[in-house]
Amino acid sequence: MNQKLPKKFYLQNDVVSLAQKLLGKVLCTHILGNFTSGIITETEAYAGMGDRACHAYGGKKTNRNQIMYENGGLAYVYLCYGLHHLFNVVTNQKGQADAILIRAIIPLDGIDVIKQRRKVKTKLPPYLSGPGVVTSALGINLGHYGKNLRGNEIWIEDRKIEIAQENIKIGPRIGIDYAGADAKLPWRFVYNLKF
DNA sequence: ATGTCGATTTGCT
DNA sequence: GCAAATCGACATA
Repeated sequence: MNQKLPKKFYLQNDVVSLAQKLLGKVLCTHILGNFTSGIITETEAYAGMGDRACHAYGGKKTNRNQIMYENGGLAYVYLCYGLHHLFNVVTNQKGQADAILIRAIIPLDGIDVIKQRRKVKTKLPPYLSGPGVVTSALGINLGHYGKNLRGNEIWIEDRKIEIAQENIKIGPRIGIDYAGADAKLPWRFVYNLKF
């Protein structure tokens, strides 16, 4: 059961198809004694230095994004708009700055903890949408920057959840109008949920 | 050294 | 429907 994704998975070089493969995988965190997890339902691919929407576009390297240049399988957490933590999965080999942004999940384990973190009084929404929401629900923060995704604080499991091709919606990425033509690339993958 | 803007969410008018 | 919140990266001087 509960199989962590192998290192090999993260080292693949096709970040776009990897982003699609992450749909249906389970993102888990074990933080301060609280275990929470959720099925990944929305991802966006950021294709390193060749992608204008990527932080590493043109080979840019800063303290913030340097982790993207490392080997795949690490967590790239960063602060956006000064208040939201966005969680990314670093992929590809060292020297390549590819990453996948996790935008939405369906809560699985630790619902009570998630409710508390999200300050929900009664019922939790069936799924959590929005990159900042995902991190707050799972308790991800800047302390997870650069963490190995096969460690015991944060990792991704393959629970063999089947995703039908026809339930995957593909479209342009969000909030990156500044990226010009690259903003139109169909690199956003949404698992169309219908329960 | 200072100013603008961003891979956004939330709450109020 | 719109504006506030708020920090790091990057451009300008």
